[in-house]
Amino acid sequence: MSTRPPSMRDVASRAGVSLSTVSRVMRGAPGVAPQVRERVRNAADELSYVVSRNASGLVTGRTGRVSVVVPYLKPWFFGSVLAGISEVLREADLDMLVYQVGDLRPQPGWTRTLPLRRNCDAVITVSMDLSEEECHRLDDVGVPLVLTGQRVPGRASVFIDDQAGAAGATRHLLNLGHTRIAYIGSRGDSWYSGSSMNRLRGYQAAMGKAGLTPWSLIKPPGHEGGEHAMGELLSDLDPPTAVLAEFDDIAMGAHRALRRSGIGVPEAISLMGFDNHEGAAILDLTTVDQSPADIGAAAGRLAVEITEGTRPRDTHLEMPTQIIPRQSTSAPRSVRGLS
Amino acid sequence: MSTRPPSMRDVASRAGVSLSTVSRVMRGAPGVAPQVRERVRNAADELSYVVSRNASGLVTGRTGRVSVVVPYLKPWFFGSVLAGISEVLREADLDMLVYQVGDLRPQPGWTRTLPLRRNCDAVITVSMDLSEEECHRLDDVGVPLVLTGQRVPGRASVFIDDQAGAAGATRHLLNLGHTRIAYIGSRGDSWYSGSSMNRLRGYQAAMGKAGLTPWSLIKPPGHEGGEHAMGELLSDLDPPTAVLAEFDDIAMGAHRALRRSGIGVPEAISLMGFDNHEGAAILDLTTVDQSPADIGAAAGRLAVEITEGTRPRDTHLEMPTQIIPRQSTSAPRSVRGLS
DNA sequence: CTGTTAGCGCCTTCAA
DNA sequence: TTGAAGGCGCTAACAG
Repeated sequence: MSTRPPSMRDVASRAGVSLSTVSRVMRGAPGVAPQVRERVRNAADELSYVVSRNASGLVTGRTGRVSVVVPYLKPWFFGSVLAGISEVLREADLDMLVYQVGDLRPQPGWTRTLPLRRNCDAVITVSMDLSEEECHRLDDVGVPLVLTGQRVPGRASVFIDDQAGAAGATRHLLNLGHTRIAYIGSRGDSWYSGSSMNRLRGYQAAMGKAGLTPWSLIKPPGHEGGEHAMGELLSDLDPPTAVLAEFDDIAMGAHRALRRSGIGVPEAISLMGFDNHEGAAILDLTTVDQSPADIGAAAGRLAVEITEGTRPRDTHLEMPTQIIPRQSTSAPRSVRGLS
Repeated sequence: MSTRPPSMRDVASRAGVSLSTVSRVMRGAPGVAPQVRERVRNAADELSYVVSRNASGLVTGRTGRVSVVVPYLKPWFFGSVLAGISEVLREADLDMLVYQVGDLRPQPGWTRTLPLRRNCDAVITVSMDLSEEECHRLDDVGVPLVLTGQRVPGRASVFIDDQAGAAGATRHLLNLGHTRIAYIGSRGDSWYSGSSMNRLRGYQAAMGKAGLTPWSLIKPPGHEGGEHAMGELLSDLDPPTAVLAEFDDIAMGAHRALRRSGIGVPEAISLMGFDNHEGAAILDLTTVDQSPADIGAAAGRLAVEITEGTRPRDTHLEMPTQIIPRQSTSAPRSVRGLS
């Protein structure tokens, strides 16, 4: 059972050539006669031999692996990002290591618990909202770093303009004729994430420019937060006619509260999310699309270029967002009556 | 920039000991004086040295890595399974390689394109529905295999009893008083997946036992399928009073069709899914829970045990399923009227 | 308890 | 175009 798998030596003797020749063939290096090349290929196939990345990496100093660090693996968003990264890496013949650090994040030394050094050629962080210090710690492992979900000057990073996206969403509601537009945002236990802050700012800015007073509720993340917030809004003396949620999960919770209260969407209240969660399509929820797979692919490409030594010309990639209009938003009743 | 990272030699000379001693300390091997151990630890810390898995693996024959093979990365299900696997592997100090093979699956030799051999200690497949032949091909790479999402006699595998789950779901609807219960299933381009088949069978069996005629529609997977199927059902002369979907995505599509048609759930039609998708909670959809994270954790544990040489006592793990009653199912109107 | 030695499988010189 | 020799960083025997 546990007999050692075939090594290059086995292939060499089977093909009747030397180790170096097999090595050259397997790497696709030039300087081997076509016939010999063929013979070696066959021998390798028959033994179903593959090169040990371990051993080759030992010599070349490259591991052929890229680490992806995510806070959590369950939310749909991360799966999509990983899918994008995965495809790019496969094409570049790199393997993808995945580390979920969510629970150990609070520990100050979490970066050291990852066996990154010497075990991968690059690190991609996904929406980790890294502090300056954390970035430095990761730098210390001596592996190139690509960030996603946050914009950090001077570092390879892929991100969206959350502020512009939220402002655009707000304008969409303004354009429909709404003036009483509430915003439901989120805050973790101890801090705002950068993207939370930026989306809130975008909403506030758009409202301000329209001469309206922002009206925002901040809740713990998740759809429960949306549900509670919507409850509060519905108990207001003069409830909003439109609600923008920081992300779709929140919007979906709000949607549930409305459904349970028998309040029509968008007849009574327009509802808009952010992210284009797959559930948003099912709820016919108007939202802002950021395509995570594209973000992943872009980050993957950066990582590949960096590991291959070709300095990418632009290491700062701002990805576009796009409003997806669906049936959860419409003009407010008053305006509709007039038109 | 690209100066070689510190090696064991650097640590050894800094601590004033030999390579073996450093090795022993780093591995936690016994036989080192506490003082010396401490001294080595410090030296390693100061250099922020970590052992190269590459090099140690070359000697031990173990890589410290487990490969996880998934068809796709985007669907929520796989993220949850990965989360479960990830935690278990981290505790065992193993790294997780992830391969998404969806698109290249049709090619007969896809198993060979994965650089599995010599690059990991075990392979976990997630809902890959492997054929006997594919299993053999993977065996050929000489790495222990753990399957999830399918029951294969004689192989380490983690699975749920789809048939029993679907039968239970059907009985739930029967118990509520429904008799006209339709089933919406899915089929890929060319074949049923094993779990699709089993769920359909479970439904059919439960209906048969109740003396009722099964009524099933088979569509392409995804929520569109559910939407179309529901359209068909609604255009029937005598529509069903309850619908069971093979999985939540389908149910969510059906739910959307009902919502758009203004048909009350569960007032007019009860709707039930399978999987406990997070969207199911938002739609208040009654469903059958299979907890993917637990499946992943169980598979991860099997993989760890196998790589560590401890033959697990049971390599065949059937995970429980559980009905989650929510507001999308109730007694049919006729029965309700009587009670 | 500690150090020395000989590889693990491969790539990279260099020589033929 | 091919082969032989040396070493990548580490562990596993052994010897002290």
